[in-house]
Amino acid sequence: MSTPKASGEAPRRRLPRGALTPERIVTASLALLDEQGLAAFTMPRLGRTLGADQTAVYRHFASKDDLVLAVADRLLTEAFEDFEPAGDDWRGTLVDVCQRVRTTYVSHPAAAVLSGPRITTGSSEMKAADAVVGALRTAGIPDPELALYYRVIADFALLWSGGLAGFRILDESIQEAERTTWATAYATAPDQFGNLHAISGDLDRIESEQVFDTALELLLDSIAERAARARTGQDTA
Amino acid sequence: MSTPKASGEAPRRRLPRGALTPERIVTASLALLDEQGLAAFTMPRLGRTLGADQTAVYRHFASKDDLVLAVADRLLTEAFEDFEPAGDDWRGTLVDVCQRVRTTYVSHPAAAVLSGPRITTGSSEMKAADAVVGALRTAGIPDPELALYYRVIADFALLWSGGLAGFRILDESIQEAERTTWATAYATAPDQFGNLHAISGDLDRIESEQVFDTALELLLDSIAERAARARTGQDTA
DNA sequence: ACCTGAACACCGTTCAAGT
DNA sequence: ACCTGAACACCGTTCAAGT
Repeated sequence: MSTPKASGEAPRRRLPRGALTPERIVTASLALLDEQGLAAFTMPRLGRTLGADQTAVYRHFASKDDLVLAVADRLLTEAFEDFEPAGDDWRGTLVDVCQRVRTTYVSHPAAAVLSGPRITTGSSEMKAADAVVGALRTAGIPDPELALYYRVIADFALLWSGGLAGFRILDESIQEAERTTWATAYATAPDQFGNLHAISGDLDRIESEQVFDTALELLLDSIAERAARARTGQDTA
Repeated sequence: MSTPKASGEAPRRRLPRGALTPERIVTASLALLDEQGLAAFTMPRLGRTLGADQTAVYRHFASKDDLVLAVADRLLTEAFEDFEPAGDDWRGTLVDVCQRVRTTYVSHPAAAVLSGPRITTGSSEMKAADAVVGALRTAGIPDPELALYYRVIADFALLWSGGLAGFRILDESIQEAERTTWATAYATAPDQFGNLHAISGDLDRIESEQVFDTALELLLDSIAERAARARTGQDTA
């Protein structure tokens, strides 16, 4: 037995060989981000979480940026775990894909903000990406517009969800301050902002998630409409 | 005259009183972000750009985060300079507002990524926000849905533009790597990704800005459709 | 009143040394 | 083969000192 330090710190022993794996490091990173937030995701703290030295992670990832990429990949793996396309229900498939990204990002906002634009089409979510294309084909969207609508759905899911995550990591106080900014502006110049003032009561009751859902419905309504027009041979003009 | 140093550095003099103003600091920050990128935006480098000590900025901003908020505000001020609602053309007004945000964000991608979720409805863009509400009213959208569609347009413009900016600050090489990821995946498991493979040629030709424009058109088509239904007294069911 | 510069507590990363 | 710890070049921020 070693003599305990006066500070009461646990006497850390050298880790056994192979104790650190990329998977464990990514899991610890995600937990750190979820529980402590973006600012806590540093190599020293990650090392402490793992019971290892602050530099031990460099044996498994070339850089912190490399680790961030792995965390981003983990996020999408989690999002599309057990995903299956909903067969003929093309609209259900597209909603499912977008909701999975949204739910995962909002559950891990700090990790989602880091992942941000680092994801377009990695490996984990390829199956979902392929299903989106299949769903649009089932809907009756013809080439080459199909590729464009695929990008609309993919970008919507990733960019909008990333934006929602960004809101989430702001302090509650900051969120509140931003919410009241325009009310102050209206108080000083009521004639300039009459339109906004008229709907202020309604605005307060809207959640960001509801806005996401509404935008998705609007996009899918238009896609369905264009598919119907394509089926009857009409032009878009 | 003072003796020049061997290294050839310009002998910096003490700045005259009032040489630093919040406006000049924000301008220098934006220029630094535009020309050198996100990683170059540090207090030491900002100080050097201003010809001042690295800590001089703290006489005008409480923290770097405070400065970031001011940069974000400047971005939206620039976006809505000379903005005027397009009168009866509600659709034109909404397109103009969204395009202004997109153009500004893509022109200042590093600053846009920093601003990211720090903006909802600040002061500079209140006029545009009010115009969006007015345009939706002109279109014939009734309360209380109007507030919801306002949020759809506002979130679309800010979140999607922020996402585009995020793509822009990635190295070209990384962008290229992400573009080819799925092609590699298809090569190893062609039967799983047949749908994607079929449209790969079309996908390569799509620019992110075009996706933004298309998504906006889809959103506005659906909003117009719902406004028409509301005018004829039909339900959404 | 405003700017300077030493100083502090961090951070990511490298590399020789341990086991 | 993998982990450690000293070390380096940074960073944001504070504060006493200058002018």
